[in-house]
Amino acid sequence: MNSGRFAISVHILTLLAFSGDEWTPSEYLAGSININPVLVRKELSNLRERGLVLSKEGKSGGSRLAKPADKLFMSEVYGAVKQKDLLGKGINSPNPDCPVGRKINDHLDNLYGDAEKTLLASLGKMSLAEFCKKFE
Amino acid sequence: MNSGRFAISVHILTLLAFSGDEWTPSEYLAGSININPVLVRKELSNLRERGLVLSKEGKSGGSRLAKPADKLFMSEVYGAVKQKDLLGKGINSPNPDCPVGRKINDHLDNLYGDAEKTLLASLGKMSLAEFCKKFE
DNA sequence: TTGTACTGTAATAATAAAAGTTACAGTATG
DNA sequence: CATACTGTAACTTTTATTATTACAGTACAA
Repeated sequence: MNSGRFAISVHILTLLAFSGDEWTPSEYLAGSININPVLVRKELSNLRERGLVLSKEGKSGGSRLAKPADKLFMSEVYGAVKQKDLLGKGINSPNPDCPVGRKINDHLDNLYGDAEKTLLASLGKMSLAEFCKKFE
Repeated sequence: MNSGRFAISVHILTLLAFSGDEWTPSEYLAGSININPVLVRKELSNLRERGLVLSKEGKSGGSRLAKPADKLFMSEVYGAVKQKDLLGKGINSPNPDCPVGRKINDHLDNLYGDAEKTLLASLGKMSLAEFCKKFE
């Protein structure tokens, strides 16, 4: 997975959760996270594809949650930002003449798959609403 | 965590497990993984610090497992290569004037900590010996 | 006692990935 | 039609990873 994207997405969603049904502009989000608004918009674009947020263009536009915060789970955020395998890539081009090299990536994939299932189960226990409560 | 290091370490340990009490040179390991021997030696150096392998210098030297493969668990390998947080860094410099920005990193840390505990529990179920059986 | 086959590690270069920036077209509101 | 937004492409900068070179140190074995 990509280093800071999970954190940025959670931060965005937390702010949107606190904004309720207001349309929050990306400049505002960028100000709290302290990163470039374009990065925020890229992340919003990704969250939108995953059905986690809605955006509205034009004046007085912005973004808001696409569903109530108690129906939105950290496992969904993980799924939205995940690109790489949890534990990193496998071996780039293992030696096919070696019995271990030949099969290592398949076995690593299984291991990673199992680990990820466990992780998703753990993240699935925390809703955005619950996460937001911690700020009170 | 660092992208391919977990895979490289598991690959190394698997090869060493198959070599039993032979001292295996890093050139041989590098050949199966198909990476530079210096990288292998760096990884070995790290695994050695963690007490997972032993190395012997000089002619007919090399490395071997520091303990039986059925006493060595994937959670130890994870611990050995882990540098970054599982889900990436927190937010670099969140805005301290925003109630969310001010506390987001603490709350993310907790979330990451819980997720990691779960992951370690999952990886702790797989011993190196068990992993090696898959190659037979 | 010397050549050889290793390890260990520093320094550096090459490559790739992530983050930040600029620029600008498009859209809704008032 | 001016304004305040989004959306996205293109580019630059920064940082992380991977690879390479170089060489000192160690143990074995003839």
